[in-house]
Amino acid sequence: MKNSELADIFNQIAKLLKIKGENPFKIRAYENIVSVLNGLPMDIEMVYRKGELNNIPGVGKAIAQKIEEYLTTNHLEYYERLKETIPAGVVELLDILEIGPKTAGLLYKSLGVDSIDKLEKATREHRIKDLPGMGEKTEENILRGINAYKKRHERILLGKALPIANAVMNHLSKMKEVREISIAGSLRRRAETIRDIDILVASNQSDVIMKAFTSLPQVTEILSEGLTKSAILTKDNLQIDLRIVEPSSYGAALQYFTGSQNHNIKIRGLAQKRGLKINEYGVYDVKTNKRIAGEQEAEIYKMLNLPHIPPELREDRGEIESGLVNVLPNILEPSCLKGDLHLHTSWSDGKNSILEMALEARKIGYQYIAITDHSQSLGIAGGLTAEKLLKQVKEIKQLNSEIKGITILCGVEVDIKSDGSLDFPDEILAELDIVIAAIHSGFKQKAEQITHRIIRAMQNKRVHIIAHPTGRLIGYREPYLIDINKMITVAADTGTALEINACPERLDLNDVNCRIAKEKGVQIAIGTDAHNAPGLKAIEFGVSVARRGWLEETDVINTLPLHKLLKRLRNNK
DNA sequence: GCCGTTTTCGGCCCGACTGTTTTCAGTCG
Repeated sequence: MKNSELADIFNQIAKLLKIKGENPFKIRAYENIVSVLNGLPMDIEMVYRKGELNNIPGVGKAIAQKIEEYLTTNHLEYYERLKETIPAGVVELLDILEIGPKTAGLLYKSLGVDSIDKLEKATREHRIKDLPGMGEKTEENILRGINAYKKRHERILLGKALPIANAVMNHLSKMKEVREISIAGSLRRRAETIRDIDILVASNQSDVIMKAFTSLPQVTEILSEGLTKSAILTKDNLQIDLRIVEPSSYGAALQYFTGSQNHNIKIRGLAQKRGLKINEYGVYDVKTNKRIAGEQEAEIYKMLNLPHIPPELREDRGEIESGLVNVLPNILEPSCLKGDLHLHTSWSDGKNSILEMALEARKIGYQYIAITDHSQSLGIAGGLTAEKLLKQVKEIKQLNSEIKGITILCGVEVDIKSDGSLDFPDEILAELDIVIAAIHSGFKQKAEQITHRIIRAMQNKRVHIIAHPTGRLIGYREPYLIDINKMITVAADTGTALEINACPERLDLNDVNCRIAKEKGVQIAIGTDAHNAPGLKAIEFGVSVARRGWLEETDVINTLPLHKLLKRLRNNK
């Protein structure tokens, strides 16, 4: 799919236009299309071929033409010409905190700064402080921004950010001055990666809380400090923002700080049309300037005739339009899950025994788990031979007769070999309750080859689930060049489920692809791929992806009670 | 550059903090 390629190009265009000082609303139109493309649950090329580009919100004449030009020629003249006017290094300056488009443009025009190296040199030589609007403090801040840039490893994983945020929350929530407290921002929306952590507090005594916040043990630097808003840097080089509002504004503030930005722009635009104004303190009647809501988040949506939209959906991906006509999905609740379908044990590369994993699962309240250790060709992970696997099946049957309150399914994560054949013959797979197939080698195959490989695996009637279908590791490894649409089509035809791998580094399928799969009628299996007992807890991240992908209970196979799941596994394929 | 139940032009979300300014621009979210 070219969706993300086009999104990247439009994002660069938006940045270039900003530095050039173009009309801000034109820039927003480009920024908007970036977000639309990133969240579009269909292939832009298909939309184009059907002649339906203009049906996409945010696509007008000019952008439709640019999309067409790129899809047909793999080239965008407007973008190429724009790039000639401003060096790529100047755009890169925007990645430094404190440097926005105006400063970047000024530095380039007046000092010829067109790279981060040159920026550092100019700062150290104190050539910046004499420019209009700049000063000594600005130089210090830029230098600090450069240091942070050098240390920064991209965005932080959801699974890493959440515990850090919870620790701060726990600390602050013990204070008697804190009336309400919540995570906000992209973390509350459970985005797969987070840039910084936002925390919101309701209180009448912000000074005491701010002081406690900025003197937390994990603070290495105070970036800004005010009565309503402060920002700190932690030891992990992670920024945490704290906002404090009066309890009467808590709901409005929570709505506002949860975002996303595009969601809020649309919400506020809707309010304007109704003669209302929304800010972080409440909803106001424009005529009387009287506050008419703000304490509860749900009130804000109610004022606009909207249901309370779950944070995971607030990406401006159609949730407002769906809400207005009352067709929002009833998205998956964590409590709907009856089991975990992807677990490893000490039989292969896991740390715990089958029994230990089962006991942990029973503690969570599951009805069942599937033990799915690796198959023989994955030698590095202690993959099981056919004999060992059959021995494991025997042990599981024995355990099932002894343990109460949970059922252990016999399974395997069978390797899909480079030609698409499986690592075990059908007669071995027939001995199992559940078969997950996955790719663990040959990631760099060409699109056609790797797509064919997965399709061949799905056509095997013994295969129930494809694990981590795109193979990406967030921030480390790009997805395979697999044709996702083809994979989803064949999954629908063969009744194969696709996995949401809940491991924070994977989250694969992602939210957008889940939504495409759902629309094509493909079911999803959520599995943690846990290699030890605590790993079972990662299921919450898989649920987040499902929620962000608009999935409902019926879209996810491990919401089925045991007997129905077994029936599906035996009959559907 | 997009958009339309005050439509084809004139709008486009809103506020906190900082640093440089004597009232505001830039940046961020």
